[in-house]
Amino acid sequence: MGDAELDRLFQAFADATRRDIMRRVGVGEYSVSGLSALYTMSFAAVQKHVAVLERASLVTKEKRGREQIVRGNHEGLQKARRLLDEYEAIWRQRAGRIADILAEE
Amino acid sequence: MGDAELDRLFQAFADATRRDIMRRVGVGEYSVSGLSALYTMSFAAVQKHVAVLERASLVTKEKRGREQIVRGNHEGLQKARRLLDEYEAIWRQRAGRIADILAEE
DNA sequence: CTGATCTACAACCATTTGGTTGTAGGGTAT
DNA sequence: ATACCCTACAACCAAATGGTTGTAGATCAG
Repeated sequence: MGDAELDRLFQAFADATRRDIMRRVGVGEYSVSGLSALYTMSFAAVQKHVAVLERASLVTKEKRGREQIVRGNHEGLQKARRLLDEYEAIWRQRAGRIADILAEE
Repeated sequence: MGDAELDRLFQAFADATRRDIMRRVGVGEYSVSGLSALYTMSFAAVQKHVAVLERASLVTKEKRGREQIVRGNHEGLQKARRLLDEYEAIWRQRAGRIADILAEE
């Protein structure tokens, strides 16, 4: 996975409104204006947040009549999780090495 | 975990240089200038990246002589991972409900 | 057809971000 | 003592971010 892709992924998570949107679309079905109704900010602001999530491949939009339905995208989530798992693995390896060193004494 | 805390956490991951630093300090021991030597950018720029990681509690600094040793902080990582796990759980719940609905037919 | 609703997008604004250079202070070594 | 590293921090700059308002195109209801 490219750097730019990961930048977009984590950048997308770095905002409370967007994290909330991710929770919502994980549970139910929301149009952009349906989401917009949940927050005090303008419709356009919510639209931009959805666009950020979309560019990060965390969400897809599907046109239904005049509405645009926002759906969570599992793959995006998994990519982010996999990266953090990788860091965890590095950490555990190191912890293992330290344990080995201590054991040698 | 507060919104601001999560903002800082994911924001910290949203930069390739900082992700690289996280990998490095997971494996070995680096001073700020030791890290700085790895990148083409200025020392001050690397210093700022480390500061961002520090504010996100992903890294700690420890003074040793005139150097400042940068160490990865396991807790920060785990917090980020836990949040993504939460989203995963929401997603799986929903996938389960969909499966249930399909099974009912 | 008309009016209301949903969306897209542009233009604008303030703040933050990622980078630079420069200055200054604390630690080390000769 | 003095010269050399390592770090901290300020000031500055360009670009991105998160928000706004306004305009315009589809689509639906009456």
